[in-house]
Amino acid sequence: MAGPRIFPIRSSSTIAFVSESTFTPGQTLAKVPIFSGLTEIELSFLAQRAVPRHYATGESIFGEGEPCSGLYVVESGHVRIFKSSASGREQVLSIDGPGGSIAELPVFDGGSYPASATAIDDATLLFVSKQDFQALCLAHPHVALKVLRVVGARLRRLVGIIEELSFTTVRHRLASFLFRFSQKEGKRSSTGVEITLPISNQELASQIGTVRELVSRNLSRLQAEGMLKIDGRTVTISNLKALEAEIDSPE
Amino acid sequence: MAGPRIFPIRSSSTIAFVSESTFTPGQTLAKVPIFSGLTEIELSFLAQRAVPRHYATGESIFGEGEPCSGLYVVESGHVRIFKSSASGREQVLSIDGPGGSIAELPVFDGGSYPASATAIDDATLLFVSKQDFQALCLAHPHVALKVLRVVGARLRRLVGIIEELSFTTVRHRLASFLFRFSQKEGKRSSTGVEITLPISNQELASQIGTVRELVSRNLSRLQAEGMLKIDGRTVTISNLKALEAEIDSPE
DNA sequence: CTGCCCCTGTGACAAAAGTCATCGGCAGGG
DNA sequence: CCCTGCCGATGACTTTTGTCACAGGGGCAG
Repeated sequence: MAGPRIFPIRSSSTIAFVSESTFTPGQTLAKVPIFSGLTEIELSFLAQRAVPRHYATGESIFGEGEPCSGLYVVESGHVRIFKSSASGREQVLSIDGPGGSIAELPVFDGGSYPASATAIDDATLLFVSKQDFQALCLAHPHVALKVLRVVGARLRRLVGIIEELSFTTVRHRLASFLFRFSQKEGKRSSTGVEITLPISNQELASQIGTVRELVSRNLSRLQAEGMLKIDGRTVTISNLKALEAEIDSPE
Repeated sequence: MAGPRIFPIRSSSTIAFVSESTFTPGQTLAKVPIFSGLTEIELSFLAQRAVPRHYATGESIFGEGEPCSGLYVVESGHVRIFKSSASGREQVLSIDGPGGSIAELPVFDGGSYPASATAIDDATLLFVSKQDFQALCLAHPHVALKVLRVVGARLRRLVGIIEELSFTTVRHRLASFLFRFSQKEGKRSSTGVEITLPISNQELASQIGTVRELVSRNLSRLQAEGMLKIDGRTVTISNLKALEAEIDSPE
């Protein structure tokens, strides 16, 4: 169902002929949190070793369990990291956009990728091999500390997911999702805060750990209770207070 | 219920007078994964700055949300890391024994502790301040890589918890727990593999993300189906095959 | 236009999870 | 010895979750 088309990416580790390497990767790398603070020399060292790879919408970047050969930095587009169950359900662990880095961890513990990754939209990633990256960390301990920082954030998010899955209901998680999204993307309208979901109910379900039908039903229910108004993928939150109350109710 | 008695531990950061510092901490530190590979000089540098702290059974080490002042290495005893819900439920994230380290992450991202920790039994931990540890990582990049390795393992475990919570039932998680435990601690007896659970149903529930009653019921059910024989906290797995089948059934 | 997908909503169930209350056992402290 | 507290089992429900099936809408390719 998820159509795991895996393109055999042709790209050896030498990139002597990549003409734009003096330009693009360096620019991008400087803006990536884990590489901020590096000198120009260090950046160009990295840039020369970073291999740009392009992925089409929906294309698989790596699959859970595959041996890990390096990490990726998102240059453009978005990446979806998720687990799949035997029965076809998926649980999204993280969505990363430009400047994000993925698979930092298996680089260090030598294991395989713990989850799968696909491109959500057309995306360009920079691939850095395990060896190059470890060398960089040893040569520039600051980089290692930066990595630890972003990994820390990742870990916090995972703990948050566990907390939600373990303690709360679908309804709660849905309310929580809508609220967070409205904080980031909401626009005030005459009748409340308006958001336009960029995803299907199916995808929303994967992100909050349930199935399509329950998202649909719970959305309807919230609407029936007067908190929301749904029109296609546009949701107008008419009673933000009630939604918030829903979220931190001690249920 | 969880009785969060927090002792104000009296210990400043200077430990000039700690007499045993030339002996114990150094011995312990050498055996801790994240410090393996350090020279004796580096170890003693650390040992001089590591403050031993003792905790009684059930005593709180730190609570979720408290500002993080440093990390801990477990010298003896066991530590339970968990999240609590508003309604009093708890979800265990990790149990760490001698050689384990906890709270490595908030040290780097500057945030607060993402979960709470208590001593399961009488435990002695070595406390290393944020500053000392960061300095150590900068001076010895290998340490940072080691930390990344153990953090990687932690992340894998969290992803595993998410997977189980999101995709499986209590029954499944219980079977899974029993199986894993029997692999580590099981003894062959005439009627099957025998294990003695070191924890109450309540605690077991916290570890697999559910409530006491469901653990009890599901254990009974597994027994009724002939996979197990329960006698107090001693469980004899009479049909290991069936238990395994239970685990990787595509339900 | 037509057929094919994908998305959405919903009814009807079935199963799992969780809550509340009760009961009996066992251990430790006064 | 009795009281209290923790532990485990279990009955009786309620809620939540998940599954299956089906119907309607909209877009897009042939």
